[in-house]
Amino acid sequence: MMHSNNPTIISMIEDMTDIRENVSKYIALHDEFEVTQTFESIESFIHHVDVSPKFHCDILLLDVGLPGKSGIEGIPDILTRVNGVDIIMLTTYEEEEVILKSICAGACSYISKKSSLTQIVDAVRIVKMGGSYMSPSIAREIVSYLKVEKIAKTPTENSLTDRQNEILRSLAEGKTYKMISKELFISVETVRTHVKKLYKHLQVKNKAEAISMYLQGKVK
Amino acid sequence: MMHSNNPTIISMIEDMTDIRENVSKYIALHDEFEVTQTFESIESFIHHVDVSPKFHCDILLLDVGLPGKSGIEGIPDILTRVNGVDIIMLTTYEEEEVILKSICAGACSYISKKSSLTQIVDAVRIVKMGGSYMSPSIAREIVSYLKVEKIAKTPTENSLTDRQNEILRSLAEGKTYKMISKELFISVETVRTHVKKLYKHLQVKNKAEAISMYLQGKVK
DNA sequence: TTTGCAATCACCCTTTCGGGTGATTAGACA
DNA sequence: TGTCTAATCACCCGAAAGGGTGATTGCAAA
Repeated sequence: MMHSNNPTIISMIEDMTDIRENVSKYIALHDEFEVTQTFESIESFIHHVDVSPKFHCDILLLDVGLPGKSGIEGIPDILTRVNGVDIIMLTTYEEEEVILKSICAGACSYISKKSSLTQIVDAVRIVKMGGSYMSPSIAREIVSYLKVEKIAKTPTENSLTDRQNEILRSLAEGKTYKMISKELFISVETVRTHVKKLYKHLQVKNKAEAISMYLQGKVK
Repeated sequence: MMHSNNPTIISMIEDMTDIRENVSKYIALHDEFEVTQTFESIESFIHHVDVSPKFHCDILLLDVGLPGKSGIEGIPDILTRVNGVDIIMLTTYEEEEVILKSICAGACSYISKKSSLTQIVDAVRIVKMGGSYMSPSIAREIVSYLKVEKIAKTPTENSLTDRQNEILRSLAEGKTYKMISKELFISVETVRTHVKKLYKHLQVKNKAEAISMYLQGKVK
């Protein structure tokens, strides 16, 4: 309607008036973007969305330190209401923990308010293209997080043999002993033997506990 | 010994001779780095480390597509042997799945072999400073991964009733129907009924699959 | 008010698990 | 060479799980 090739609709929740207006106006200078509306709190945003069924935005710039409900707390509410929105967090400092929480909550990127306006637009562009802006230190933070999640090396020396691991993996996929025996070309009895042994190694007494350990990365 | 302020020790595992030599020689041109030794396979690296107790490196450049044991498969072996090493994966293409797996396995960064030598050195420097080099597309990939892990919003509307959730949680803890029935002061038959219904909601056919969905955050 | 559904319980029957015991073979290691 | 262990297989037996059908109660929404 306004632009020939659908501009990306941007919205913003930020309580500091000057930042809200400066950033939104600067972004609006670019033809590829259209800043429809800005808000000063999660509550006012949510209210507006709830009374405007047709509301939509592609990218939402969201301040972390909002009065009332914080930006992070608001993410779930926003995601359930605005379909397909990409959230970029606006941070005052590069607070690593906050950013990690935001990302886990569903934000897809973040940018410091101290960044230049051109940098902010660059970040928005990256998100528009399906990417995610991330500084080296935050990237490392996230990488470490994934590592801790998955590995947790030799905590209680829960290492299984290759065969036992293979079978445990299959158990976690919901396969019965019979199915596993056919896949591995061995007898059901053999599968049972492996299962019994791996239960002893893991000090569990049934499939459910073994799968829980496996999926929580507490094995091998 | 060679440098006044401890150069960062770099090592490398790469089967392509030209890449191995070009990259290592270029890195070695910088005083801040010292490339001690390079290898052409995980096996030769592991062997060398095992027979040289004093071996150490700060940063290891690791090729993903190695003959024999792949780079990703080798990560756990490397991490258990070389204390505090930071692994940078060398990829031919920016294969998102591979990179994600590498990071979960314990790599802290990656860089395309097609990058310029200066870019590679930049990436190494970022890692040396405790950061992690990450392209926007990979960053987004990782962000999505974290999101799916934790949230998994209404993808197929896998929401259970409170009672069903309560029982599913108990199943994941390895409890039998009998135990659950006693804890909740209901009949075993009732527990069975709830289990049957939640299986249908989750479209699974046994405890193992239900627990897997639950632990992977794909429920509720 | 009727319809819908969550929660409760029961009975039938088959399959799957889990524990125990014991045996063979092949490779690793001392 | 003897020992050890992983991997393979077998049989017994009771407990647990899973599928189906059917029933009652009570609450909430249409």
